[in-house]
Amino acid sequence: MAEKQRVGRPRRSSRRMLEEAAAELFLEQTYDGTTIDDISSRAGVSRNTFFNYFSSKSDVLWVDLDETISALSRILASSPAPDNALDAVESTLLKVAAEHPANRVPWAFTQIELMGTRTELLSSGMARVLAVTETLNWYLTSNVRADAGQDAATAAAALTAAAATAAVRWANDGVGRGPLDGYVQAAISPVCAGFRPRFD
Amino acid sequence: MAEKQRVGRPRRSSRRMLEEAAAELFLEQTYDGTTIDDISSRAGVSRNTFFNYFSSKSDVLWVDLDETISALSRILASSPAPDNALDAVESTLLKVAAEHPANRVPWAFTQIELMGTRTELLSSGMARVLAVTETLNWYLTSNVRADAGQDAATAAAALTAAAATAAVRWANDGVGRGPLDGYVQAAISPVCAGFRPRFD
DNA sequence: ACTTATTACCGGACCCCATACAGAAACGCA
DNA sequence: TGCGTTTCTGTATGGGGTCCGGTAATAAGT
Repeated sequence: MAEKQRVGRPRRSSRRMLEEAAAELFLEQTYDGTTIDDISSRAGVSRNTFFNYFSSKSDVLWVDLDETISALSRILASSPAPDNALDAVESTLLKVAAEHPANRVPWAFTQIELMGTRTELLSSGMARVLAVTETLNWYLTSNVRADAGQDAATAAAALTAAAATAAVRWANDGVGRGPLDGYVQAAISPVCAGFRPRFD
Repeated sequence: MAEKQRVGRPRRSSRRMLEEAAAELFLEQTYDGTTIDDISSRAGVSRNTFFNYFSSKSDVLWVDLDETISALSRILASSPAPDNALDAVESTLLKVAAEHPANRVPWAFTQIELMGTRTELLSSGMARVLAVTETLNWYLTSNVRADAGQDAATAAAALTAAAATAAVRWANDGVGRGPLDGYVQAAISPVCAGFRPRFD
């Protein structure tokens, strides 16, 4: 993971440098008002180097969330067959939410009001929603009776939507907010209740 | 609605013309392989005229769904205060789904496999998901006890996700599929069951 | 009939994201 | 010293989306 690279030209830049340069500029001139040229030149690298670390401009908006999402995937992928798949998903979501750093709010949420065209923001968010949905769907379908596949896909989508709503509310509640997992708990529990009869 | 325009230069083109030109080209060279120049020149109009009818290239992918979505908004906006807001939403979703033309599958679904980069497709889909969610959320929050606002937003998101999953499955089931409202019914009923206790 | 308001259409320019490619720079290693 | 590997840069290209000035075609007012 944090493996020191052993051959080739050493990196002069880093993902963090670009992220921080971008963060400063987003605060100064909003996301839309900031070009990739701005970010890379403030970070002291070429424009192309930006694309060595991020595959798109909007990826910068989601760095924090992406780490939590990949944690979710890792945990689910390496967990043994559970008694009840739905309960396992619920507790895993809560665990991951609880471990999300309290002060790391994705830029996507904090900048949502300032953005001229919101379409790019929404669009990049869709990729994250889809990623979580596919993860949950994969886990549910592979740990549930074969005839419940339909319900698994639906439950995965509904759970993701509920959790995403919770995350948005959590972000909007500002510095006085409680921990994220409380929000997620309240949001997904009725969904779990609704689908539980389907997975028995 | 179908109001004949009364002033100004009459239209020489139409949304339908562009939509059909685009549909042909999508079949011939896929969505990614088709530029807006291609579409507009086949339709015999200028590139700018395309943007008079569609605000983005990806809008063409969703014409059918967008009509159904706006029908949903219209019905909910003009419906009187119901006994139970959640039941009203459920039956309205089913009604709108039942009225969706059986053979009109959005291009977004039929072309999903052929697309090189799926990000644009996902992104434009997010806008539709958000539109439905906001419509449902608005209706629920304005027809429910004031202290249930949190649950209303969550329920709106979960219902939208479930309905969207149903629509995707319906589209993928091909020509032998049954009516859309059957799919939607199966998908949203557990979600409604889960949230019903919250709205009593 | 002449003017005006209004709408549709066109051409061209511009900005920016994203990708591709070739080559240079900076290291380890033989 | 030369070679392989990796990072970084410059340049070019394509395409989406916006903007603006100008023109064409109609209805309405005088």
